[in-house]
Amino acid sequence: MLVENQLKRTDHTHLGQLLTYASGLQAVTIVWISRHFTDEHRAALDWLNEITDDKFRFFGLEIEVWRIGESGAAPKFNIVSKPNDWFCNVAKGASQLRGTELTETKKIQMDFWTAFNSHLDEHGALFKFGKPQPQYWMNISIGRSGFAIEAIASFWDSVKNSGESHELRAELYISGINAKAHYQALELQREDIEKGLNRQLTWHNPENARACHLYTQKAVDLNDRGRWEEYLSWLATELNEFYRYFRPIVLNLEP
DNA sequence: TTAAAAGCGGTATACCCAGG
DNA sequence: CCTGGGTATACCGCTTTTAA
Repeated sequence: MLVENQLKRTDHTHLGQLLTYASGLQAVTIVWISRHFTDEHRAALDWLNEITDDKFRFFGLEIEVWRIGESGAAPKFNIVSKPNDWFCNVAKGASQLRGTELTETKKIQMDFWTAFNSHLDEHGALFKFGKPQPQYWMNISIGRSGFAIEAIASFWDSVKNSGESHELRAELYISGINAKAHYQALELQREDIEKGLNRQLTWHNPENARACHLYTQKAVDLNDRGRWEEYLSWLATELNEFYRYFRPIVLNLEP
């Protein structure tokens, strides 16, 4: 990064110096500070930003000196030129920054899915598992839009309807425009499905939501990391079974 | 060009805690 | 003890990216 200071108005000499510095470099951020930018120099910076990729970034800053009350003089910078994607990237950077300030819950969720990923690597799985997110669920694609296998590690126990205990769930998640119809088609085969999967399922079809779920659930304590291995193993087994069993059913289901 | 997968962001709701 | 306002998060669905 190069900062060029100029106390007077911008002139060709300084512009020339900037270009000389920049030439031959693979990437550089150049900040040109001056009391006043002439229109042609501002336009020159705009043009440089336009014709170069995001490895070259040119900023033009006009400096003003402010004094508020009896306080000392403070500089104020006005941006007269910047790279086109600057605000975009700043916004992205800010959101990434926010992302690093995770709450305790989100940290645990992140850790859990990361651990789950390693577990799958070690033991193998039928399905692909996505990038760990700081959230209580993870989607696993099953091969048809509107359907997914969902892994859930939640601080909310949906059976007890309280936050006192936590839960793991393996779900077949049905969403999309035909969700209700698909759900009903599956519900007709309920006995066969529970027999084929060798599990009792919870059939969840809330009236005011478009999506439906069928799942198995296990009450756990996510804060007890000593038992995570057991949890990961349970969840992996359930998800593998769900994937293996439901994939052909879902793919063959009528539209 | 399309469907599927992955990722993103908004919203409703439960929870917590301060103040009456 | 009750209320209500702020906050964390569960949940939902949309948008973007990827792959066939």
